[in-house]
Amino acid sequence: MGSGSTSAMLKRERVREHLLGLIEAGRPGDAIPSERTLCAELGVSRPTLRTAVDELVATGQLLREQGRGTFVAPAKITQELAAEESAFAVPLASGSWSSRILERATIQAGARIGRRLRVSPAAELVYIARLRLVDGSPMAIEHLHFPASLVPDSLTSDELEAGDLYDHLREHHGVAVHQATQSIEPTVVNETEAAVLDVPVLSPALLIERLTTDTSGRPVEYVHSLYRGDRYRIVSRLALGSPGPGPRIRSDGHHPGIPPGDFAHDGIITSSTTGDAY
Amino acid sequence: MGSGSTSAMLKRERVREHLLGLIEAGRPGDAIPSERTLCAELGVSRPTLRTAVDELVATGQLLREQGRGTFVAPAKITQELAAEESAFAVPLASGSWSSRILERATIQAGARIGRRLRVSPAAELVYIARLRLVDGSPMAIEHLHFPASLVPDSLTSDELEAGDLYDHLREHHGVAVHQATQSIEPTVVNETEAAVLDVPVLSPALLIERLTTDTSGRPVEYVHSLYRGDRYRIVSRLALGSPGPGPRIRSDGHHPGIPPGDFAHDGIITSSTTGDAY
DNA sequence: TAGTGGTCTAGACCACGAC
DNA sequence: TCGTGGTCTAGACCACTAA
Repeated sequence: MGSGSTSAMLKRERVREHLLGLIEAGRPGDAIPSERTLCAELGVSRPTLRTAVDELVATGQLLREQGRGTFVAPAKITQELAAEESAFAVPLASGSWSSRILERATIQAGARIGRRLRVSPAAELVYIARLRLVDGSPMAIEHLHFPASLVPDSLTSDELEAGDLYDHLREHHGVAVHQATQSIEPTVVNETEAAVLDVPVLSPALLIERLTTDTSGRPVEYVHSLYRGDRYRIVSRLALGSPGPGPRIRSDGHHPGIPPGDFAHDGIITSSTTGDAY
Repeated sequence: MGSGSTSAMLKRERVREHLLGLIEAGRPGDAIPSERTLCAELGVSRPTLRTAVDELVATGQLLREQGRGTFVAPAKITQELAAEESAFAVPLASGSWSSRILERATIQAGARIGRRLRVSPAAELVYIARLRLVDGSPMAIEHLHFPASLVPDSLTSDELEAGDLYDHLREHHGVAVHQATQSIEPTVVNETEAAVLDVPVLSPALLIERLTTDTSGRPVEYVHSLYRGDRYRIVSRLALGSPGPGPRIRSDGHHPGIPPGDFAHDGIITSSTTGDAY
């Protein structure tokens, strides 16, 4: 019965695909059909339809308003920032990392990624998706994007692992990486990501994006990663009070970042630990 | 019908309370009763019971195994750290912050918080819960904890807002705050938090914990905050490549933190900015 | 085989918003 | 009043695990 295209295709996955189509098609603020209408169209019950909508609401792609309807969520706007002018040293490990290539392809940049890498949407990119593991179990999914011109076929999986991509760029293309801009935000995993990371759907995760540029400011790498929230944590130590040496920036009276305003937190990050749940 | 204690008490909230009790009582790895058994005990249908379990699974407090049962989740173990040895400067704002006191009380430290503040579980603490708003809409919930001895009654709401708590500590108690240890991890909001922050249940959020100590290393403040994931993002700029001035730490061959190992990312954060969603 | 979680249904009633 | 989302039910069938 039904229509199951591939093998195991849950109904709510089909529903999710359909909803994503509606989201793509619509503009922010547009209403999508009512739940009951969608149920009829897709041939599923309301609870099933609703679990699919739940996921998209949790990931911020849809917005529900009781008595009014369900709408395509407006683009993220009000995000605030937390880190500024810091000397953020490198992370330390406490496990053995490895990785597994999930996919490797030459793709077109497309609008979103093309904009970030500042290339034409039609530009060719080398795309690599890989699973990062710590002590053998999944820690993160990384999606790497490079302009194809910089990374021909010489970029083997071995090289990726060895970590000499930057050396390669410098020696063969005269490109010296210079800096990177990185953002970190919380999110929840979808069905696909959950399966790869081996966690339940809607589990918390950290979405980390990084854009690396060379000395001339040209983007050379765009990385989008998803870290398991139950295995990853950012810990930092902040120097407070005594305006000693080091950057003691304070723009105005408030510090929205850490715990805004109050307290004289001319903060400084660092990392942490913690125990059980709250 | 039913038993609704206070006013609006959803069934799944009652179920959640019951499950939390089981979790508290049990030890990690212990099985809890089967879903069907719990349904009978609590007088709810299985879908209702399951949505409550879903929430606790998403927050990492329960663990389901098909065909076997549902278990109390083991304590978080394998967390890795990301930032270390940094001079992370203070955040900048881009909105006007305000706050609203949700609760203020003198409480006993209890096991978990007592351990963090290094006081007896019976020690008295001043506890303050407040809602932080940006441009009038909710951004975060903060739970502040101070040893009562350091913060008598002189700590008014005004003082909290003005941000001169640290001055107060120095002038009246000879306590000079020195540093803080902070951790950031992704999580999802529960029903209660969702209501206060005005976001859907299971929405992503950042859980930030901070322990502040004075110059003698004694803890003076423990703060537990929950930031809305759709309004908060941590952005930073990393200096790469050229081993110029500044800390250029590199423990061994791998950098598990930022994008582990590979690439020669002797990272170094710095400022901020940000883009849109992915 | 029996018990567990995983998925789904068809319908009910409530609360809220717009008309 | 009507349509929307919000909650809940009672029961079905499947997939997996263990005995």
